[in-house]
Amino acid sequence: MDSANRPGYYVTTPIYYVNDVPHLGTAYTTIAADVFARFQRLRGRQVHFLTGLDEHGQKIAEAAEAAGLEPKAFVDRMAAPFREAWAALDATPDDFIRTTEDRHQRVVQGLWSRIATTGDIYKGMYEDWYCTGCEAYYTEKDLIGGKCPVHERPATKMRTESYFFRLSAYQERLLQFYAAHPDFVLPASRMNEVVRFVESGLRDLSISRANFRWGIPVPGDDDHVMYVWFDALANYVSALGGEDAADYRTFWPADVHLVGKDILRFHAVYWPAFLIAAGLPAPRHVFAHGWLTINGQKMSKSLRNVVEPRRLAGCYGVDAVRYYLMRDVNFGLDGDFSHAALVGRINADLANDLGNLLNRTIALVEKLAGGVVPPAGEPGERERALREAAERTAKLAAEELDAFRPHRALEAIWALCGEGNRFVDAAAPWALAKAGKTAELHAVLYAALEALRWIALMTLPVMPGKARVALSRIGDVEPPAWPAAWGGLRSGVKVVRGDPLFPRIDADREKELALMLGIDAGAPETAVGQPRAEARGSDSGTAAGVAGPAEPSVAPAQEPNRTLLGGTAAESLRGQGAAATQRVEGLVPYDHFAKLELRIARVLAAEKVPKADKLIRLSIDAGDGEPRTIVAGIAARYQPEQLVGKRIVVLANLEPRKLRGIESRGMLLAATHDGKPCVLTVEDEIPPGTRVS
RNA sequence: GGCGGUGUAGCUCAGGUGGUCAGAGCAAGCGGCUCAUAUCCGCUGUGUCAGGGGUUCGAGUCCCUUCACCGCCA
Repeated sequence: MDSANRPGYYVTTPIYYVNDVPHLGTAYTTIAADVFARFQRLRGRQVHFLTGLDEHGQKIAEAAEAAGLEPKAFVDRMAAPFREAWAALDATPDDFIRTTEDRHQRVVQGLWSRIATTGDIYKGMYEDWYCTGCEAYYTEKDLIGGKCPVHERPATKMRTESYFFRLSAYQERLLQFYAAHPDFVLPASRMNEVVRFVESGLRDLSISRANFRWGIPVPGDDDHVMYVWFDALANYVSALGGEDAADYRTFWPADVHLVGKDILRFHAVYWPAFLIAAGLPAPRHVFAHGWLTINGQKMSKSLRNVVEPRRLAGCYGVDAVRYYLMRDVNFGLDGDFSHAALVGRINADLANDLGNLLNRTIALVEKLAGGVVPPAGEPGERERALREAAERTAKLAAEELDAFRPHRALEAIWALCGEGNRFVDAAAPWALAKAGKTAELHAVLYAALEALRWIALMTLPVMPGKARVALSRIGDVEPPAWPAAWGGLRSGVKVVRGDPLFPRIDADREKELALMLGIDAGAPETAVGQPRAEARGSDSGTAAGVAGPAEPSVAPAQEPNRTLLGGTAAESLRGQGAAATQRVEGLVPYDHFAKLELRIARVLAAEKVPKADKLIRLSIDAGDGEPRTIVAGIAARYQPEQLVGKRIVVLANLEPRKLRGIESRGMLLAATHDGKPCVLTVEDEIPPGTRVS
């Protein structure tokens, strides 16, 4: 899109809401940003890739209180899983900004003050219906019977003092800006939506709150803290150190803010308006990518189909997951995630096309050329054609990546894999060897290896791990760069065959993985009388339990006679348990065991339950997409602080139960010794949510 | 209700300004090769290009209209 006519390249993800855990959606954005960052680095640009966390707001203050922690301690704790997740996905941010950091607050206050001097921030009265669950105001007609449409709890009429940003005064300037930068919002269809929204008129924006304290104080008015969007959006500038910092001069304006389509308006309307008001340049692009559905269903906590990214990477490999997300989804449109599609991509693209090309080529070099990169020799017609294909591909793939179309870039690169395979077939090096045509044989093998080198370099942004392995296998020892000159591979270097780069996933392995991931992909034909509906029932039962603390589940309120676990699942579990004991005393069939959802969980917070000797209340990350609360009778052996950070094993689909008035959603595993329970822990950094079997 | 988008082979999708545009990949079938991860290569599609109408010598490709789904706004 933009010509690379400056050394700096600045790409951002949104700052994610800290009162959440990393899920496939945020992982997707982060991986995409990482791909662009790595690509630009490969081309020699100085890259600044920023991600971070949004840590202010009433909801977070409340969650902290519920966990018995100071807000800052709470967000510190909640921040860790994000860093871990991005590291596990091989994302390489250059900076990780948190809105509670001093460096952020200082710059944001400066930005506020600067805008205030223009007169476009003023104090006024804000009156509307407020829902604490949403941290948002609703107009009269938004409400359903006086209740918040999302949480269905009563909203309260609030009339409060608030600072406003005079957004209404920026309509014309924004429209001019859009007209001058028609590719500001990408994809183009989103630009139209934004323009139309602005054309329809803008209301002034409330940018402060006086009803809670957990935020950045408004300069000169300690009664107010800044409201979320002013605080959050400014991170893109604050992370650079503000307008006077060297990083700001190198990297601002940002090349692209990657955002989910749900927050496009804030980035495409409010943010440039703030920047115009402050006299700062607006970012070059805001790219709105689509949503990922899961097996065609909306991703949602309550559906319990949240995919834990680290677990996924653990099962299939980080590089495969990154490749799949970047290749299978048209970046900018909605996409669907499914294990079947992922396995399809792994087998067809990674194992068959690329992995096998690498494997067969190296095997040929070992057999026919003494296991070292042969001399390039005199390239023939075929070698020249392959070289041209590689050069064409590198040019095209770079264009596509510049234009935020990773799926197209990968498509082009895989077309080159096809060329490589056809080249080997047509050149038939084994026949050349038999005929004693050594020079020709060497030219062929060299060209095949060199093509592989180009492919590996081009896939480096998407599959950093495997691409690096591929490069070392073919004996490439140069520092990696986007390929430009054919013939970079040095002759005489040893090649290494190694295990297949991407093993095929056969039907058995697919079932195994499905089991590990707790999904019902690949119908298990051996499941005797195990209707899959039951598995689902227990899934959704878990969901009701999980959704509880933050979002009061709808089901229990509407159907008080049902247990939280969900009637059918709970009943069937009990029923089958009884049947089993009748059948074979003391023994259970495997599938009963399989129903127990044992998972690794990480303790986020722990506190003693008041007026109970043995009980400790734990807030854990069990891979649900949000923390869950469990209560355990383990105080005889542990102080709460000892438990924080530990990786434990929990029975995740146990019927919820109230202990001392606290609902425990699950149970941890412990062995009682000397009358004191000892909690089962896991030493390795197994991601929370991983199934134990 | 207003605006916009999408609807093309079993599946996922390409198809500026109308005339090799009826395609690719996957899946399936057949054949070949044997260096390779049951891999690779080649061949195989009678698809109403959502339905209807229109403009044109000629329309997935432009216009109108109906239907389905989706997005933004109200």
